[in-house]
Amino acid sequence: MRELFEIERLKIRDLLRLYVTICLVKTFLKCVFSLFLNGAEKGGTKMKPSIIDVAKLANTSKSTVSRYLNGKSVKKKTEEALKKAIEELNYHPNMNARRLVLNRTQVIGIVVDDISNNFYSGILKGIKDVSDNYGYDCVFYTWNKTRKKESDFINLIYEDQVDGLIFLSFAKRYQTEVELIRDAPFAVVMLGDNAGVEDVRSIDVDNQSGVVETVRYLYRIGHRNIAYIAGPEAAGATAERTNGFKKAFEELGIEMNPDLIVTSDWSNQGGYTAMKKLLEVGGFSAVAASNDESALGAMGAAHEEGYSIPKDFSIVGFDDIQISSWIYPSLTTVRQPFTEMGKKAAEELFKQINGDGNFGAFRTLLSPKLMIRNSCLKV
Amino acid sequence: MRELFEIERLKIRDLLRLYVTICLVKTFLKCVFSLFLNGAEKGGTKMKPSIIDVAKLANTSKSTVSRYLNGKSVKKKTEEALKKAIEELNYHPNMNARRLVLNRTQVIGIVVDDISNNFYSGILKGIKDVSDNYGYDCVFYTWNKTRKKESDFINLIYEDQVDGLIFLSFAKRYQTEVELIRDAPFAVVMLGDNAGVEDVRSIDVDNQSGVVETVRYLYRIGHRNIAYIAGPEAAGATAERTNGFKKAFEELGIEMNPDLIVTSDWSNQGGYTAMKKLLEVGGFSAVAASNDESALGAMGAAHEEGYSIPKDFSIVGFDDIQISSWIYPSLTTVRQPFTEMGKKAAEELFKQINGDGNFGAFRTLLSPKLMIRNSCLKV
DNA sequence: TTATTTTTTTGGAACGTTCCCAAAACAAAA
DNA sequence: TTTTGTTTTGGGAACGTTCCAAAAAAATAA
Repeated sequence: MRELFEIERLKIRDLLRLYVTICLVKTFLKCVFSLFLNGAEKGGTKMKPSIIDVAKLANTSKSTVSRYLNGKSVKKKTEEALKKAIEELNYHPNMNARRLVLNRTQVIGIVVDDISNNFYSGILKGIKDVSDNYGYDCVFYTWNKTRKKESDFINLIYEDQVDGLIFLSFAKRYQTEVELIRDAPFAVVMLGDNAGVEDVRSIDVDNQSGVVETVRYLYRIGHRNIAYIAGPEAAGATAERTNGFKKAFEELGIEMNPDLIVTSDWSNQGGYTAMKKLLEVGGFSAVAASNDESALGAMGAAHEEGYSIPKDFSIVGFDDIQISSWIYPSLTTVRQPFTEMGKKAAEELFKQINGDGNFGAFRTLLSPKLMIRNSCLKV
Repeated sequence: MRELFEIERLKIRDLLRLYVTICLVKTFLKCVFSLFLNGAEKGGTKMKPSIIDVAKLANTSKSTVSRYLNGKSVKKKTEEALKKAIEELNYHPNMNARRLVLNRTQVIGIVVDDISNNFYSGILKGIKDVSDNYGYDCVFYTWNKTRKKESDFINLIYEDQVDGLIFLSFAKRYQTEVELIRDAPFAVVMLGDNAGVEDVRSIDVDNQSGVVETVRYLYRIGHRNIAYIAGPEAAGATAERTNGFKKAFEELGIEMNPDLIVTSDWSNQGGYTAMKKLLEVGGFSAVAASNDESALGAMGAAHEEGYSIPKDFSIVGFDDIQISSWIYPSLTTVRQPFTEMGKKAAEELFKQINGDGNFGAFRTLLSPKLMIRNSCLKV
């Protein structure tokens, strides 16, 4: 045992020599080991095959495989060998490598505030139709712990995860958010509210004309005392819709009773509360709600108070969400042209993606349409 | 001019010499040009900065930048320089390069049949909660022109676009699809229907016990003649729910009238038609619908025929979609534990992602809960 | 001070594609 | 046959990261 401890008396030179020896042995072992490992991995089933594996199996080069995969012409014989090799290896190209070198993802992102919002079905159909045509995938993102505001999603572009973004929101938007998004030097389109920011790249429904039509309709079937359930003050659409309400009254030359305008928050509960308030005030025969959800809430409140819709009150909504036609009585409401809006947004986005990098501002308003159902009665 | 045409008489050797000269000139020009271009691009604003640009500006190496970005320790001084450089260049890491080398995306994909399905809100909340904890992004995919079946999305894994997939569907599923997904050698969880395929990696609500509870409740409040609106035959949940209906009758020892069981398709229109049929048959005081949408349709039909709910008929649904509590009368229904289902699914998925590659089968059923509202009356 | 240990930094290889360009193969014409 | 023109192929650089081993710097002990 004694001799072992002699190491303490070694000179630096000896240590150095030892070190070099150890290094050599280590390198050697690693070499052998990695060779062995490599063989095992290639032989095993875990490794995903790369384009080079395909090339080897088909007895050609990676360039040729790449060309074949991208639809360029290769000789018949090569093509067959490649087909077989790809099949055999169950090869799938690695999108990350592809995107890295192309500097393009062929993906657009759609940012939604609540994925199961009732509006989205139609909008997404519109977007998908267009992006299908351009050969783009579209994926959806929502808020989470790290992405809490709309502008947080801009990073998806900076990080090369998507080529462009469509921001979808029909709840209230914040001005600073909208400005940040507007100024992003990348392909971006907003759908819905503009939070009062002008010249943002956005699409929306013509809120004002929708409400104007509602009031005109109610007037036409005899209503003169019309209550209005407004949306949350922070939402840009609220001002537009309320303006429509006022404008229609002016246009028709009838008096507006300010007590019959109550502010709400677009929720079912909010509509319910608003209607209760209105019933206390009284003196109206029709209610125009600024969205369907609150219209439903209002109907609930009326029912609860023993009134019957449309016998006692006519009610009109805004949006035309799916259930509006399911309930009893079915809700007369202003339909937003969702599919068209989605299409328009996607087309604008692709214009930016494929364009010259000139991200000019615009705000396009599409026309809504009044859907007449059974929640209103002639007086 | 004549001399120009003398070229025709040149020898091969001369041509060769010319060729070499041209090549040389070309190479030279390219060299100069690319140098110029490079400078211009770096100087311009278009180029996204890379980790190397940051390193240069901060007077350090790319490795150090990488280490800093990944939260490893760097010296105070270096850190400050890096912070400044990153800020100044507005640097964002390229995710594709990162994913390429890590062979991991830190993203899970959620495949939904209709993004705005009423169920999804709660489920997605559950999934998001869990994936947030694991530091994963979650993105949503839907059908499109190139991805038409659920199994088409498996490529997202092969192509390294996501680390795992959750398939969400409450419409009918196809057996072959389910089998393909089940056998995928990657992290996959299905939520909802299993199309009768056993031992698939899936989560669902306990459909049978939900309907059993419904019938028990109706029995408890005095109903003996209960009609049933069944779902589409192809859906696995249909059989389970219908079994529940039958089982409850056996258990309670009351007679079941087969004429009071009608098949529908879970749609609003389907529920409407089913109810009309039932009203023709008659002889029941309550209706158990196998989902909320058709329950609403049934209510519409009853209303249309001049009946009042719940005075004339008690109606119960299944799912507890949002609107069920909005309408009048509010719908008594079986609530699916959506958030819990989402959580469970995500947890299983991460177990697979972080696990040992052992993709064992399971089918977990979570318990539903009867939500008693106003669409039923004691008799 | 010098020797040793610990912390921090660095250059280069790797990841799996695409693209460029020279080389090769083939086809057609002389 | 040789020459010319066309199609197809293959080698190597590039894309922007991470990771590793080795080097350098800093901190500590002697």
